Amino acid sequence: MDMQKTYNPNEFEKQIYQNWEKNGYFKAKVNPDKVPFTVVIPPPNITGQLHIGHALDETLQDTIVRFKRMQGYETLWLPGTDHASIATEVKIVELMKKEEGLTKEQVGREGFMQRAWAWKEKYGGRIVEQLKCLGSSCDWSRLAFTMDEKCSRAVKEVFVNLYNKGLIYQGSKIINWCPSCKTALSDAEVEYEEEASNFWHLDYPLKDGSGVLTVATTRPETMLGDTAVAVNPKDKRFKSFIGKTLILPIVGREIPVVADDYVALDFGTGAVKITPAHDPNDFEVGLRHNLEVIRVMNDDGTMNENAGKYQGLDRFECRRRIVEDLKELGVLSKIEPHAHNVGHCYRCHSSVEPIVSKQWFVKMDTLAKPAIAAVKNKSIKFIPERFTKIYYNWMENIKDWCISRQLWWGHRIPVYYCEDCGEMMVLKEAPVKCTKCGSTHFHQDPDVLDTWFSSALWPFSTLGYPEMTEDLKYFYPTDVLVTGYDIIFFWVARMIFSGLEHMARIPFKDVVIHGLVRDDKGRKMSKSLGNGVDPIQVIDEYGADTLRFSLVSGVAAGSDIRFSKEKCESSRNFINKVWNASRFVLMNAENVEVLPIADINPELKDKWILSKLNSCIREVTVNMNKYELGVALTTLHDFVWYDFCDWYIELCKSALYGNDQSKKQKTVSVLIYVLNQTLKLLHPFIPFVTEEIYSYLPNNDGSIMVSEYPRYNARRNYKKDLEKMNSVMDIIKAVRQIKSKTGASPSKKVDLFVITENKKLLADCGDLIKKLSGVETINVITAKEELTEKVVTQVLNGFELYIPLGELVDIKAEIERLTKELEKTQEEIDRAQSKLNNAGFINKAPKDLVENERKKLEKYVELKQKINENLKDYLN
RNA sequence: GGGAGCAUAGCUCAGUUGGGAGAGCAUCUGCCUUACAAGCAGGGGGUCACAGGUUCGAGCCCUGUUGUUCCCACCA
Repeated sequence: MDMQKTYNPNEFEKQIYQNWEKNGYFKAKVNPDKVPFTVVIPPPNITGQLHIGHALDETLQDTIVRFKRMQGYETLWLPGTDHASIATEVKIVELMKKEEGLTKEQVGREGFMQRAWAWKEKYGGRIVEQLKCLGSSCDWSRLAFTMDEKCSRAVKEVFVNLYNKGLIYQGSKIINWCPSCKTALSDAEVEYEEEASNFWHLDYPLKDGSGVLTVATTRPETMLGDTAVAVNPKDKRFKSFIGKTLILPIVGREIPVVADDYVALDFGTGAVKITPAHDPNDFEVGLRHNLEVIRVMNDDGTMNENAGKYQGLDRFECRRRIVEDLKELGVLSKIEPHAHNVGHCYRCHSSVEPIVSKQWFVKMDTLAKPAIAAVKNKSIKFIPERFTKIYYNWMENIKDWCISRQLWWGHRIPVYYCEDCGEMMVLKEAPVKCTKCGSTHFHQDPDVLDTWFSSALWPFSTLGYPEMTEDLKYFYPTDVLVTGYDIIFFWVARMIFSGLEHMARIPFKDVVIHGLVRDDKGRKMSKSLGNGVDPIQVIDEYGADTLRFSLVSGVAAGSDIRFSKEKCESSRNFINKVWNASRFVLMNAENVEVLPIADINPELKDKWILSKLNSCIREVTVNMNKYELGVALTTLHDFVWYDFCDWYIELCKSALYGNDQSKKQKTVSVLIYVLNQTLKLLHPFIPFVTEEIYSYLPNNDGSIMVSEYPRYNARRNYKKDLEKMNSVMDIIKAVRQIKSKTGASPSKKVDLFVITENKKLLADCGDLIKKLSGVETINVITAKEELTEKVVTQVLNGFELYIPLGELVDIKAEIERLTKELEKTQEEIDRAQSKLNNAGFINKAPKDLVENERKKLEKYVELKQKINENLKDYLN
């Protein structure tokens, strides 16, 4: 027994992790004799370091994975990282600017890629190390990266297949453009925020000079690209304008007034300026009316040559100038404050511009249908279930997915153009010669793919797709995906349709959704607030187990959680409790030969803890299977602290300190057994400390992480003994209470007189009662009259307790106390009585419930009578 | 505009087929009882947001109201 006196996680966590790894416990292999259980990690971005959100995500996965592994599944937790195209590129560009004073363009594509890979080596490696600090039991021999050869091959395969099926196409459409990142974005990558702005009312004059048509806009600078004004055909106000020609102010272009249902009658001025190149709705109107599409903005957000004298100005500067100029021209008839939603780039946060651009798209309607069906028919289940609605809502309204990005860091689009004849070839490998003209000169499409295009393939690309490897056959589909609700659209939805399309099978069965980790005030953690919690720092201070415990305990599935120092401390305290309880058990087990539990004839206290342990096992297992990890952990916490430590260990002390060696041996054996089982139940949650303690247990079977998970044992429910033990505990609590209420010191030894018919229990458990409640002697009497001293009384079910306390007995206080107790008892009687008087209850409630209520009533009536007698004695 | 979540002790939150309201922290009282003061024992503190309904019985199910958070849509 060489357990340290104090719990100090830093002393063993690293070493333990190394041992696990060294022994290959994390590795999974194809094993036909076992049922596989597979989880793929949501690959962290290589943009930086592990944050507390990852810590939550990984903890949940590791807990589930360790549970399944102990249950005997061939468990694979496949790790990896994500290249995070746009996010990483933004960071690398920043770094280059800061450290070298260079831009992307200056270093060129090749130079940039070199720097990017160097970045990946540095930060990808770091994040893996951090995952290990948490205790993650990933199979590191399979570590994947979204841009490694395996995954890249899958990306090309999928792109080409989708193209050949007509599900990928190139087209000029309105897309979201980030002028700062200078790339297209998908709809999902745009975040809308309400901003205070204005409605600028502009008077567009009719060419024939007969009047003006007033339009209202929030983006006056786009008027330079207007090619029409639209009104609703039903709008009586503007009937006469339809078909007429307007002169676009400043520009002088003649533009038509068109009629279109898109225009709302009761909003703005009823007339809408149409800029097909810079607004998705206008683009649609433009298509219907065959309008010219005039782009007035460059890719960097400055105005282009079509903007005339505004060319070269930044879009916001241009807006200011145009408003001034329009005012001067007398065209600006009104400025109305107006709040509206503006889209922002989810990575750099600058406002996006909707612009017409030639991009690659994935056609979504055919892919979405089976993906919806898979959830509808419950092949895939969201936990909690409410997230299915969010999923449906998105899937059912999905638009084509813009997948091309004008970036360098990512999967290059596998499309090649012949430099001689311009032929386009979509191929997995670079062509040797042009299929049309035979030329050998090509260039590849310069764009890369949306980072989520490769993530979407993650559950099968990491297992070997497109080859039907043994791994893929055995481990796919995966069992559970654990991730935050913030990436259901980005990732979960896309994995589902990708898995169904390319593997013809769902990628996972269960999707466990968790929330965000917030700070102690409930705020989102962010750099600008500086309220982020660094999980590594928490690990340094408290240990990984404490961090894990804090993230899981008391948390309901799918809800956000607050993280605080207080929570860490109470988690640490619990683990410390486990540590000390274990130390106590092991100290007492020294030089004792521990017997197998099957060879032990348990006595009352043992049967009690074994029953408690048994129901704990059941409840924990049930909740683990439902992914209710928070509930499972609370169950364990309560069992360990209240049942095992507060009661059982205390109940064992007289046997441990006594002289009866066989009794001691029996007690130690049960203690060791219960500790052993408890550590196993705890292990998935707090792996390090349980492994450390387990190594000190006598007769352990090696590492706890590969030991057998406890099983519910129906034969180990000692129902009658539970009741008996409860009586003993009630007596102990009653004596403690009496001491506390009378102000007697807890250490004051008292004599206890009892009237009871259950003398045997009292005799059997007298020692326990004495030890735990500080009683000197226990004396069975038959009538209260036998007592001559002043006493304090307490009536329990089947036991009347009397304690002579001499001058500490305050008659007045006693009367008060008993009166109160009498009132309470009366309330219980009334309650039971009214229930039993209710015919509906008698007839409709379950029989055992009614019976229970009858018993209660009887019990309370008896109690009341006895309390009354005692009260009368005091009153006399 | 559509949808979802939340509203339970002073604070943070659990509450799993509807059957006498719980934990942690905080607070009060008493204890350094030889595993643990990161602890032990005892206590106080809740019309479970509000209003209806279903039911013998509602924190839990239904309807509505209020407050709050979030997601989606984007009428310029």
